[in-house]
Amino acid sequence: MTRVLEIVDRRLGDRCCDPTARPSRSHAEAEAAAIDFDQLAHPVRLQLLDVLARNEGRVCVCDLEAAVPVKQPTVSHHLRLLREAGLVESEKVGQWVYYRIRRDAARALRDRVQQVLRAFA
Amino acid sequence: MTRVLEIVDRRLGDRCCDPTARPSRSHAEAEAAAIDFDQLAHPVRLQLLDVLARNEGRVCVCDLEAAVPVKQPTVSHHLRLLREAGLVESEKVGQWVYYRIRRDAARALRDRVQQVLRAFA
DNA sequence: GGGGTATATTGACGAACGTCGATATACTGG
DNA sequence: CCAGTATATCGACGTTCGTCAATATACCCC
Repeated sequence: MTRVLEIVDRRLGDRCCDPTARPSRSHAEAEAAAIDFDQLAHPVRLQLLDVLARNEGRVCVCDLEAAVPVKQPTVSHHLRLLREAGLVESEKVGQWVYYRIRRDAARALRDRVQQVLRAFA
Repeated sequence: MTRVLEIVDRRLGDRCCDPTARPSRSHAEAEAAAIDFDQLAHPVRLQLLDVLARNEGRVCVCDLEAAVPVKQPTVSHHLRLLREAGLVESEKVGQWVYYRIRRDAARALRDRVQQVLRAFA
């Protein structure tokens, strides 16, 4: 009895609307997508990727440094993040280190991002 | 004389490669793009946008709260960020506030993001 | 091997971010 | 006007991020 009254109370209650509005993706999936966006959410990383994408083959770190307005340790830091994200790879040649973009990973990232965005717009 | 020697020294010097590798976009443009990615770089914001996109019309805050695993002030915080970014708009109706996604802004954001990504992959 | 160069790493620092309890504000029904 | 509810704001706190000077590491050439 009490139970029925409670249910009725809820139905007639002061809900603004019923929560049919559920997210289509789990929070875990949203977290994964957020990581994708996070990797691109810094101007220096975007510029580094831009230079690397535009230079088929390899670019040495000194040229990457010249392309962005931060000091050498900071460039190294962002290159590390990009490397750990799998978006670039590096190769040591003598005294220098050359970076190149990983097209496959970049394409996969682009596809995942586009899929998220398709749901919004 | 000294000057010529210096130039020659640089030419023959120990550069790994000439910096033909310049970014195609300015740092200011990269900063603007990074802001776009930043707005999407959080799981709660992605989930909120997801729910809003999937509900043509309006969704009240209480339902948005139910859709994400954070407390009410945090939901309010992220809704404010989305509102300030122009991605959603709100309307107060009596006791409740309804949010809706701004399709035009979402589409514009998507297009800008896609343009950046096209350069990479 | 010693001096020079390229890149990475470390450590420190301030700034920005994310979260939440507490509170304020605005509305509603009685 | 009062008690209750919905949402926003405030204030504090811990965490992560971005940057750089200093240093380490690895390489090169003489």
